[in-house]
Amino acid sequence: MNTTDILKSHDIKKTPGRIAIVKALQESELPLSENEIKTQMEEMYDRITFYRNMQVLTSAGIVHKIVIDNTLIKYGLSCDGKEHRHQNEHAHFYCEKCHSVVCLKEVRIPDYQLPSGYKLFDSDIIIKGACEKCSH
Amino acid sequence: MNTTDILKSHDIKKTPGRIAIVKALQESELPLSENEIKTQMEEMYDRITFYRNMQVLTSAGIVHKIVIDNTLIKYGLSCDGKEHRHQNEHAHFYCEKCHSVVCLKEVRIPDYQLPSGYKLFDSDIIIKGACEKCSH
DNA sequence: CTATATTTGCAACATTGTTTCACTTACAAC
DNA sequence: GTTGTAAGTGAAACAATGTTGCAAATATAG
Repeated sequence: MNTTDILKSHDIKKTPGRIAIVKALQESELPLSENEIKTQMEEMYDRITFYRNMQVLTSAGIVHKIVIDNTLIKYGLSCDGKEHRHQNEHAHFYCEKCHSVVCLKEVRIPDYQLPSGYKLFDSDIIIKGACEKCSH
Repeated sequence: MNTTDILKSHDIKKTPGRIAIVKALQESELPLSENEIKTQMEEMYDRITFYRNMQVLTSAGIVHKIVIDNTLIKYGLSCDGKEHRHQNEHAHFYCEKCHSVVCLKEVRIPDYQLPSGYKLFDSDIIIKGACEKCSH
Protein backbone atom coordinates (compact mmCIF):
# COMPACT_ATOMS: atom_id res chain seq x y z
CA MET A 1 0.00 0.00 0.00
CA ASN A 2 1.37 3.41 -0.79
CA THR A 3 2.07 5.99 1.86
CA THR A 4 -0.83 8.37 1.33
CA ASP A 5 -3.39 5.58 1.00
CA ILE A 6 -2.40 4.29 4.41
CA LEU A 7 -3.23 7.65 5.94
CA LYS A 8 -6.40 8.02 3.89
CA SER A 9 -7.75 4.62 4.88
CA HIS A 10 -7.46 5.62 8.52
CA ASP A 11 -9.16 8.98 8.04
CA ILE A 12 -6.03 10.86 8.91
CA LYS A 13 -5.16 14.02 7.03
CA LYS A 14 -2.10 13.58 4.90
CA THR A 15 0.35 16.23 5.93
CA PRO A 16 4.01 16.44 4.95
CA GLY A 17 5.21 15.48 8.43
CA ARG A 18 3.08 12.36 8.61
CA ILE A 19 3.96 11.26 5.10
CA ALA A 20 7.65 11.68 5.87
CA ILE A 21 7.39 9.54 9.00
CA VAL A 22 5.50 6.72 7.30
CA LYS A 23 7.84 6.84 4.27
CA ALA A 24 10.89 6.58 6.50
CA LEU A 25 9.44 3.51 8.21
CA GLN A 26 8.37 1.92 4.93
CA GLU A 27 11.82 2.32 3.46
CA SER A 28 13.63 0.90 6.43
CA GLU A 29 12.34 -2.63 7.19
CA LEU A 30 13.66 -2.35 10.74
CA PRO A 31 11.85 -0.26 13.36
CA LEU A 32 13.45 3.16 13.79
CA SER A 33 14.08 5.49 16.69
CA GLU A 34 13.06 9.14 16.70
CA ASN A 35 16.59 10.15 15.81
CA GLU A 36 16.78 7.71 12.94
CA ILE A 37 13.52 9.05 11.52
CA LYS A 38 14.72 12.59 12.10
CA THR A 39 17.78 11.89 9.97
CA GLN A 40 15.60 10.85 7.05
CA MET A 41 13.26 13.81 7.44
CA GLU A 42 16.17 16.24 7.33
CA GLU A 43 15.32 19.88 7.83
CA MET A 44 11.57 19.36 7.90
CA TYR A 45 11.77 17.62 11.26
CA ASP A 46 10.17 19.41 14.18
CA ARG A 47 10.25 17.79 17.61
CA ILE A 48 6.81 18.88 18.78
CA THR A 49 5.09 17.96 15.53
CA PHE A 50 6.87 14.63 15.56
CA TYR A 51 5.50 13.72 18.98
CA ARG A 52 2.01 14.78 18.03
CA ASN A 53 2.07 12.89 14.76
CA MET A 54 3.39 9.78 16.47
CA GLN A 55 0.53 10.04 18.90
CA VAL A 56 -1.91 10.11 15.97
CA LEU A 57 -0.19 7.33 14.04
CA THR A 58 0.13 4.97 16.99
CA SER A 59 -3.41 5.43 18.23
CA ALA A 60 -4.66 4.78 14.71
CA GLY A 61 -2.70 1.55 14.72
CA ILE A 62 -0.55 2.48 11.73
CA VAL A 63 2.62 2.56 13.77
CA HIS A 64 3.46 0.66 16.90
CA LYS A 65 5.70 1.97 19.60
CA ILE A 66 8.31 -0.47 20.86
CA VAL A 67 9.57 0.49 24.30
CA ILE A 68 12.88 -1.26 24.84
CA ASP A 69 13.79 0.86 27.80
CA ASN A 70 12.71 4.22 29.06
CA THR A 71 15.50 5.84 27.08
CA LEU A 72 15.18 3.71 23.95
CA ILE A 73 12.04 3.71 21.88
CA LYS A 74 11.59 2.42 18.35
CA TYR A 75 8.68 2.80 16.01
CA GLY A 76 7.62 0.21 13.48
CA LEU A 77 4.94 -0.02 10.83
CA SER A 78 2.17 -2.33 11.94
CA CYS A 79 2.29 -5.00 9.26
CA ASP A 80 1.88 -2.65 6.32
CA GLY A 81 -0.66 -0.65 8.26
CA LYS A 82 -3.42 -2.88 7.03
CA GLU A 83 -6.03 -2.17 9.62
CA HIS A 84 -6.80 -0.87 13.06
CA ARG A 85 -4.67 -3.02 15.25
CA HIS A 86 -4.01 -2.01 18.78
CA GLN A 87 -2.41 -5.26 19.74
CA ASN A 88 1.00 -6.45 18.70
CA GLU A 89 0.94 -9.90 17.26
CA HIS A 90 4.61 -10.77 17.70
CA ALA A 91 7.64 -10.26 19.92
CA HIS A 92 10.42 -7.73 19.44
CA PHE A 93 14.12 -8.38 19.74
CA TYR A 94 16.67 -5.84 20.86
CA CYS A 95 20.35 -6.44 20.17
CA GLU A 96 22.38 -5.07 23.06
CA LYS A 97 25.50 -4.96 20.90
CA CYS A 98 24.38 -3.11 17.77
CA HIS A 99 21.22 -1.60 19.32
CA SER A 100 19.00 -2.67 16.48
CA VAL A 101 15.45 -3.84 16.96
CA VAL A 102 13.79 -6.49 14.83
CA CYS A 103 10.27 -7.82 14.75
CA LEU A 104 10.32 -11.54 15.50
CA LYS A 105 7.32 -12.57 13.46
CA GLU A 106 7.97 -16.21 14.30
CA VAL A 107 7.67 -15.57 18.05
CA ARG A 108 3.93 -15.14 18.45
CA ILE A 109 2.22 -13.77 21.49
CA PRO A 110 0.58 -16.64 23.41
CA ASP A 111 -2.89 -16.56 24.93
CA TYR A 112 -2.15 -15.53 28.46
CA GLN A 113 -4.19 -17.06 31.26
CA LEU A 114 -4.86 -14.10 33.53
CA PRO A 115 -6.23 -14.37 37.06
CA SER A 116 -10.02 -14.19 37.12
CA GLY A 117 -11.46 -10.71 36.74
CA TYR A 118 -8.46 -9.41 34.83
CA LYS A 119 -9.03 -8.10 31.32
CA LEU A 120 -6.33 -7.91 28.65
CA PHE A 121 -6.17 -4.90 26.34
CA ASP A 122 -2.66 -5.21 24.92
CA SER A 123 0.67 -6.88 25.56
CA ASP A 124 4.30 -6.70 24.61
CA ILE A 125 7.20 -9.10 24.58
CA ILE A 126 10.69 -7.66 24.52
CA ILE A 127 13.58 -10.06 24.13
CA LYS A 128 17.08 -8.70 24.70
CA GLY A 129 20.22 -10.36 23.52
CA ALA A 130 22.66 -10.47 20.64
CA CYS A 131 21.54 -10.69 17.04
CA GLU A 132 23.02 -13.01 14.46
CA LYS A 133 25.68 -10.56 13.32
CA CYS A 134 26.78 -9.69 16.84
CA SER A 135 26.69 -13.06 18.60
CA HIS A 136 29.99 -14.43 17.28
CA MET B 1 15.29 -12.12 54.75
CA ASN B 2 15.77 -8.80 56.48
CA THR B 3 16.71 -5.65 54.66
CA THR B 4 20.34 -5.31 55.61
CA ASP B 5 21.10 -9.00 55.02
CA ILE B 6 19.87 -8.68 51.45
CA LEU B 7 22.43 -5.96 50.81
CA LYS B 8 25.14 -7.81 52.69
CA SER B 9 24.64 -11.04 50.74
CA HIS B 10 25.21 -9.14 47.51
CA ASP B 11 28.34 -7.38 48.76
CA ILE B 12 26.71 -3.98 48.61
CA LYS B 13 27.40 -1.45 51.30
CA LYS B 14 24.39 -0.77 53.42
CA THR B 15 23.73 2.92 53.29
CA PRO B 16 20.61 4.70 54.54
CA GLY B 17 19.39 5.42 51.01
CA ARG B 18 19.64 1.82 49.88
CA ILE B 19 18.04 0.47 53.03
CA ALA B 20 15.15 2.89 52.63
CA ILE B 21 14.54 1.82 49.03
CA VAL B 22 14.60 -1.89 49.81
CA LYS B 23 12.40 -1.38 52.92
CA ALA B 24 9.84 0.55 50.90
CA LEU B 25 9.66 -2.26 48.36
CA GLN B 26 9.50 -4.96 51.04
CA GLU B 27 6.61 -3.24 52.80
CA SER B 28 4.58 -2.74 49.66
CA GLU B 29 3.98 -6.08 47.93
CA LEU B 30 3.29 -4.25 44.67
CA PRO B 31 6.10 -2.79 42.59
CA LEU B 32 6.52 0.94 43.16
CA SER B 33 7.38 3.92 41.02
CA GLU B 34 10.13 6.38 41.89
CA ASN B 35 7.55 8.80 43.26
CA GLU B 36 5.92 6.16 45.42
CA ILE B 37 9.28 5.22 46.89
CA LYS B 38 10.15 8.89 47.33
CA THR B 39 6.98 9.36 49.42
CA GLN B 40 8.09 6.63 51.80
CA MET B 41 11.62 7.96 52.02
CA GLU B 42 10.38 11.42 52.97
CA GLU B 43 13.02 14.10 53.38
CA MET B 44 15.96 11.72 52.96
CA TYR B 45 15.14 11.27 49.26
CA ASP B 46 17.67 12.66 46.79
CA ARG B 47 17.04 12.25 43.08
CA ILE B 48 20.64 11.69 42.02
CA THR B 49 21.37 9.22 44.78
CA PHE B 50 18.14 7.40 44.01
CA TYR B 51 19.14 6.83 40.38
CA ARG B 52 22.59 5.65 41.35
CA ASN B 53 21.30 3.30 44.01
CA MET B 54 18.71 1.89 41.64
CA GLN B 55 21.50 1.23 39.17
CA VAL B 56 23.36 -0.71 41.85
CA LEU B 57 20.31 -2.60 43.11
CA THR B 58 19.07 -3.60 39.68
CA SER B 59 22.43 -4.71 38.36
CA ALA B 60 22.90 -6.78 41.50
CA GLY B 61 19.56 -8.43 40.78
CA ILE B 62 17.97 -7.34 44.04
CA VAL B 63 15.46 -5.11 42.31
CA HIS B 64 14.02 -5.44 38.84
CA LYS B 65 12.99 -2.51 36.72
CA ILE B 66 9.60 -2.85 35.06
CA VAL B 67 9.29 -0.51 32.09
CA ILE B 68 5.60 -0.12 31.32
CA ASP B 69 6.13 2.85 29.09
CA ASN B 70 8.89 5.38 28.69
CA THR B 71 7.17 7.63 31.24
CA LEU B 72 6.10 4.90 33.65
CA ILE B 73 8.62 2.75 35.43
CA LYS B 74 8.07 0.56 38.45
CA TYR B 75 10.58 -1.25 40.62
CA GLY B 76 9.95 -4.56 42.31
CA LEU B 77 11.92 -6.79 44.62
CA SER B 78 13.22 -9.83 42.77
CA CYS B 79 11.52 -12.66 44.64
CA ASP B 80 12.85 -11.69 48.07
CA GLY B 81 16.20 -10.86 46.57
CA LYS B 82 17.31 -14.43 46.94
CA GLU B 83 20.09 -14.51 44.44
CA HIS B 84 21.70 -12.98 41.42
CA ARG B 85 18.94 -13.05 38.90
CA HIS B 86 19.18 -10.97 35.79
CA GLN B 87 16.24 -12.55 34.13
CA ASN B 88 12.64 -12.04 35.06
CA GLU B 89 10.80 -15.27 35.50
CA HIS B 90 7.24 -14.01 35.14
CA ALA B 91 5.10 -11.45 33.36
CA HIS B 92 3.98 -8.07 34.67
CA PHE B 93 0.50 -6.64 34.48
CA TYR B 94 -0.30 -2.96 34.23
CA CYS B 95 -3.81 -1.74 34.99
CA GLU B 96 -4.65 1.14 32.70
CA LYS B 97 -7.40 2.28 35.05
CA CYS B 98 -5.73 2.42 38.45
CA HIS B 99 -2.15 2.44 37.13
CA SER B 100 -1.00 -0.30 39.44
CA VAL B 101 1.48 -2.97 38.43
CA VAL B 102 1.38 -6.52 39.69
CA CYS B 103 3.72 -9.44 39.17
CA LEU B 104 1.81 -12.26 37.48
CA LYS B 105 3.72 -15.18 38.96
CA GLU B 106 1.35 -17.60 37.25
CA VAL B 107 2.23 -16.26 33.79
CA ARG B 108 5.67 -17.70 33.27
CA ILE B 109 8.06 -16.70 30.56
CA PRO B 110 8.16 -19.38 27.87
CA ASP B 111 11.28 -20.70 26.16
CA TYR B 112 11.43 -18.58 23.08
CA GLN B 113 12.59 -20.14 19.84
CA LEU B 114 14.83 -17.49 18.36
CA PRO B 115 16.12 -17.48 14.78
CA SER B 116 19.44 -19.27 14.48
CA GLY B 117 22.43 -17.25 15.63
CA TYR B 118 20.40 -15.13 18.03
CA LYS B 119 21.33 -15.25 21.72
CA LEU B 120 18.91 -14.41 24.52
CA PHE B 121 20.14 -12.46 27.55
CA ASP B 122 16.88 -11.29 29.09
CA SER B 123 13.22 -10.80 28.29
CA ASP B 124 10.13 -9.03 29.52
CA ILE B 125 6.41 -9.54 29.13
CA ILE B 126 4.17 -6.57 29.82
CA ILE B 127 0.43 -7.18 29.77
CA LYS B 128 -1.82 -4.12 29.83
CA GLY B 129 -5.47 -4.17 30.75
CA ALA B 130 -7.80 -3.76 33.69
CA CYS B 131 -7.22 -5.43 37.03
CA GLU B 132 -9.88 -7.26 39.01
CA LYS B 133 -11.01 -4.17 40.92
CA CYS B 134 -11.21 -1.99 37.81
CA SER B 135 -12.73 -4.36 35.24
CA HIS B 136 -16.35 -4.12 36.37
C1' DC C 1 -12.48 29.14 -4.39
C1' DT C 2 -13.92 29.54 0.17
C1' DA C 3 -14.97 28.16 4.90
C1' DT C 4 -13.56 25.68 8.77
C1' DA C 5 -11.59 22.44 11.49
C1' DT C 6 -7.12 20.50 11.89
C1' DT C 7 -2.26 20.84 11.98
C1' DT C 8 1.96 23.28 12.54
C1' DG C 9 5.75 25.62 14.78
C1' DC C 10 7.32 28.54 18.40
C1' DA C 11 7.98 29.80 23.31
C1' DA C 12 7.91 28.28 27.61
C1' DC C 13 7.70 24.80 30.83
C1' DA C 14 7.96 20.14 33.19
C1' DT C 15 10.05 15.76 33.83
C1' DT C 16 13.65 12.51 33.58
C1' DG C 17 18.37 11.15 33.54
C1' DT C 18 23.66 12.11 33.59
C1' DT C 19 28.31 14.06 34.80
C1' DT C 20 31.62 16.35 37.70
C1' DC C 21 33.51 17.27 42.03
C1' DA C 22 34.15 18.28 46.89
C1' DC C 23 32.55 16.29 51.13
C1' DT C 24 31.00 12.47 53.97
C1' DT C 25 30.42 7.77 55.39
C1' DA C 26 30.85 2.59 55.61
C1' DC C 27 33.71 -0.80 56.86
C1' DA C 28 38.03 -3.37 57.11
C1' DA C 29 42.55 -3.52 59.30
C1' DC C 30 44.77 -2.51 63.04
C1' DG D 1 37.61 1.95 69.48
C1' DT D 2 40.63 4.55 65.99
C1' DT D 3 42.16 5.26 61.54
C1' DG D 4 42.75 4.84 56.41
C1' DT D 5 40.66 4.45 52.19
C1' DA D 6 37.53 3.20 48.88
C1' DA D 7 32.81 3.96 48.09
C1' DG D 8 28.71 6.74 48.46
C1' DT D 9 26.41 11.29 48.84
C1' DG D 10 24.47 15.61 47.41
C1' DA D 11 24.80 20.01 44.99
C1' DA D 12 25.27 22.44 40.55
C1' DA D 13 25.07 22.24 35.91
C1' DC D 14 23.78 20.08 31.93
C1' DA D 15 21.30 17.12 28.46
C1' DA D 16 17.45 14.72 26.72
C1' DT D 17 12.65 13.88 26.51
C1' DG D 18 7.89 15.12 26.61
C1' DT D 19 3.81 18.63 27.19
C1' DT D 20 0.80 22.87 26.82
C1' DG D 21 -1.00 27.28 24.95
C1' DC D 22 -1.51 30.04 21.16
C1' DA D 23 -1.25 32.42 16.68
C1' DA D 24 -0.34 31.36 11.89
C1' DA D 25 -0.67 28.04 8.16
C1' DT D 26 -2.87 24.33 5.61
C1' DA D 27 -5.72 20.13 4.31
C1' DT D 28 -10.03 18.90 2.72
C1' DA D 29 -15.20 19.23 2.12
C1' DG D 30 -18.63 21.76 -0.17
